[in-house]
Amino acid sequence: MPASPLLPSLDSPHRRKGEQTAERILDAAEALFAERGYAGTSLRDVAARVELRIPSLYNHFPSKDALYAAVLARGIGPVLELLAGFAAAPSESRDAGAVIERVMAILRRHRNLPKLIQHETLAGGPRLTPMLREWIAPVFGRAGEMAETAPGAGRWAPEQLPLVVIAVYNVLVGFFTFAPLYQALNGDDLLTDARLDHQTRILREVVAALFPEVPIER
Amino acid sequence: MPASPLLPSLDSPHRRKGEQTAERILDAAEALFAERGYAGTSLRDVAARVELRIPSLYNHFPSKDALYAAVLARGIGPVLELLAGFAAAPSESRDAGAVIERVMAILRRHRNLPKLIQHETLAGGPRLTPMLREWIAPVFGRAGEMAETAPGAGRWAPEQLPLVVIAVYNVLVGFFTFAPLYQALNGDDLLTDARLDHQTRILREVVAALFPEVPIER
DNA sequence: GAATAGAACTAACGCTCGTTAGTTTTTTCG
DNA sequence: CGAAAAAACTAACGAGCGTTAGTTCTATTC
Repeated sequence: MPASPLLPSLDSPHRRKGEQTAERILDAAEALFAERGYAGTSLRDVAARVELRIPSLYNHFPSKDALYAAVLARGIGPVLELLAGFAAAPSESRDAGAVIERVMAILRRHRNLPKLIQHETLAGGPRLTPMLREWIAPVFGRAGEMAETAPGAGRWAPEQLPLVVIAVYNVLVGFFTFAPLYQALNGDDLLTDARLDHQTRILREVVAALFPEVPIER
Repeated sequence: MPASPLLPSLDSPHRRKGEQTAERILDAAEALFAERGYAGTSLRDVAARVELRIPSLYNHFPSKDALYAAVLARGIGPVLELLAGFAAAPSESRDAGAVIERVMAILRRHRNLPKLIQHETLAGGPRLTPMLREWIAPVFGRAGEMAETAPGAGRWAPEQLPLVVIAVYNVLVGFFTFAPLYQALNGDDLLTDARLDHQTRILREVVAALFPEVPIER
């Protein structure tokens, strides 16, 4: 595996032109897949958005399917790394509240991600499942231990804990995906910085209510 | 407006054949729209599922769009009625916990509904929004009053309350839509009766934690 | 600066899509 | 039963889809 010359950083202008184009394609495709789903997005739309002809896309991705997989991998990678780190950490240094805030921060920065994830979830996660298996497998392997040592272990039975975790996940992701509908209904934009701060604070309180051991810091 | 003869009940076998077919089409379309979304569902799939040729669908619905709208209206109507009733009730007889359990019961019976709603939400709710406006308008009209008299008014500021309601909504709907992915990951089916009872109970506890006034009954 | 590889292009393919026209069969009702 | 209406059918349409072949232009490298 040859090292690239002079180690050009990811956003360096010295990168090969092709890689820049590939990234622009990923950006466009991500926005469209998030907004309209896989079936609702055509390569024509993607090509138009990056101001290319359709066949040029095939110089960077071998198929629509592969493009979608690349979008998903790029988008979801950081979250999986974060969660894997959380799962691998020793019990006493596992701070659920902190992890939730960090996920929230990622979703704030990467606004396409929630819709992308939910579209994939609704499709049954055919591409997400293998990725989750690879990264999250350790979590299920240590599920028993984690259930006992997790925050809130005193309050929730081991059987209940996954359901509570799923609930928190849904609150986190659903807030972003529901926001546009909310805005269409009553005009309020929930995704402003101020509102997002608010939501983060509420999330903390809810998590605190669910896991009594997690201290509330403001 | 002529009354139908002998007032045939909705599931009576004496109904006109055409209406039966229309309902079978709605059933098939609902399942497919829920599973694959609007763009991912073709009229060919729908026709095949009801064992008809495609043009026959047009004897009952004028377009794919109209079929989708009919599916959505039929599916979401009962929930909107329930919520409208809740919103119209006087403050003192408004029991958030009870309404949540009744919504949960509807979703349990009508398994396509959560995915249908989330697909529509992800699409920005172009068809859901008008329906919600019509049924839910009173809620926003009395939003100020409700914020003051709602359960949990003591705990949550008026600004926070909508966010908390959205969170509960997401937990409710997201549980059903996330279940298939969860099953793909570790084999457990969350949608068995026993698990659903469990989830309902947890939901009660969570709501109790969020709205201290709502008593926990088991 | 010439050779080479990469990335853009034009043109067109086979297929599926939603929809329509026109015809035949089935159901409804006096 | 017989007429009329409803609902099924066959056939075909134009448009859009993902994808491929083949060509021209452009960036990379010695």
